[in-house]
Amino acid sequence: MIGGECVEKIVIVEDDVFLRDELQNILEKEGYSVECISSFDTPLEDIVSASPSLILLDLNLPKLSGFDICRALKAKGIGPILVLTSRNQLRDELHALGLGADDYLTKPCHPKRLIARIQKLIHLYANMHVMLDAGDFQIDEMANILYVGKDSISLSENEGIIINALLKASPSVVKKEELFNLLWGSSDYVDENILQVNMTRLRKTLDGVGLSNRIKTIRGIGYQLIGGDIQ
Amino acid sequence: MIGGECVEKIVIVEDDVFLRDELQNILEKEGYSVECISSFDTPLEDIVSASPSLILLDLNLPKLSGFDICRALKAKGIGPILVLTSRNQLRDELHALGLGADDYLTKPCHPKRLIARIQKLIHLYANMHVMLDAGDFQIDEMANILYVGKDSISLSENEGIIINALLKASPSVVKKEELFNLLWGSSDYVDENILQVNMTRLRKTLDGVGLSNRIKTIRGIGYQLIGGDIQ
DNA sequence: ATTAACACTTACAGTTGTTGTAAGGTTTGT
DNA sequence: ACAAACCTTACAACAACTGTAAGTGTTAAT
Repeated sequence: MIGGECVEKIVIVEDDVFLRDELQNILEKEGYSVECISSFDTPLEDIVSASPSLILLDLNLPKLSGFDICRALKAKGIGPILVLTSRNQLRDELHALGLGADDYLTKPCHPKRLIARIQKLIHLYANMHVMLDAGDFQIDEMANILYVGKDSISLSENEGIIINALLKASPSVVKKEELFNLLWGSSDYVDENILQVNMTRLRKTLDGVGLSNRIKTIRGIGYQLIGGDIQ
Repeated sequence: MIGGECVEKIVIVEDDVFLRDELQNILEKEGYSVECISSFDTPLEDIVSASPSLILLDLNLPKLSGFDICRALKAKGIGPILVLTSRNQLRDELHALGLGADDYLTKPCHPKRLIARIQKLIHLYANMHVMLDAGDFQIDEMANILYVGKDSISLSENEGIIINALLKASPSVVKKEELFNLLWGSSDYVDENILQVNMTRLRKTLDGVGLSNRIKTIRGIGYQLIGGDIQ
């Protein structure tokens, strides 16, 4: 093991069983926790729910294009993505990098090079702001800063929690109870209209930067972030 | 020009005049502002004062090792560093990446690949927390968070300004007037002991996370961050 | 149309964190 | 010993955030 103790989880998206096992072997020897995902099943959901520190992605998937996975993951702010492929054409590399891949290695690749690149990417991402993208605005989840155009405003804790939940679920509806749990899950009692108050406050804040009517009320169910159309 | 308007500045550290001109040509066509620095002169100071969006570094510098530059820049939190070199040995790549290089390309390198990698790195760094390193503690300058060991505490605005100024100047002394300017430069009048009060508060905060006696008073001059010995 | 459930808005007050002021104590160098 | 420089502490003002409360508006089913 080269790099001290690791508890980082790496997801391998690769259908070739032989290659997959070899990669898994290399990475586990290095101390990483490894999860293998096939392009059959439901790769996107599986990757998201694994919440890995890095995604090792093959481009030559029989079922689904690696490019599509790349694009989809990046839209959700998930990464880093290291593409490891036998396609050594420059145009593939440019395409993958353009879609959001963070590094591009061609097979055969020396294990040490692979490990070095993986470490690099994981370290880079550890120091990154996670930027959630809603199309016409972005949110720095960690710092609770909302960017819209050239402006940026800082959100309060509650505002951040709500908009993050809405954005991550978008375009799905977020149930009232979910928001209650996120915000006051540990409190024994809060006034029942507290969520409405906080929704009003968030809406007013969004209004202030030109983002009007972006939170829709689903009567009896919850709230939904609309517009921006990143999907 | 591939990637829209750019005003990013790239510093090329390369002594071979022919290669340098070629690179400069490619980058400027792409819309980047380019500054060339030779390893003769004072490369480190020149790079720092240029404050580039990216450093394009050759390893084969006759005067000074590219590795040394790499290490020195990273200690100061300056980056990203893209190494472009004719040394195509794996051990050189591993060494460079280990010292802090963010990408490693070997010549000859297709201009489009170079540009793609440059764009990638600049974009990554734009979303990064700038982490200032004092050896035994780190500071996220943007979010005003101080990391020491596994703990992290958030600093107040004033605390952040002071510790950042001290850290960036370290191990030099920061003059009282400089701090006054940073903190209350726009105010017409503040009490004369206000700086002392804020130094006390910062010291107490640092004490709270085990960082005692790290700010030395230079009587009549200013303050100095000591210990940590990163240099 | 009526009604009850649901949602929205506004004002108020408690809490917390930050900051400048003031007053008094301590250290330092000569 | 003495004065300048520095440190510490307490206090109050201020701003931001948040929950409560009360009243208003909206929706959908009867």
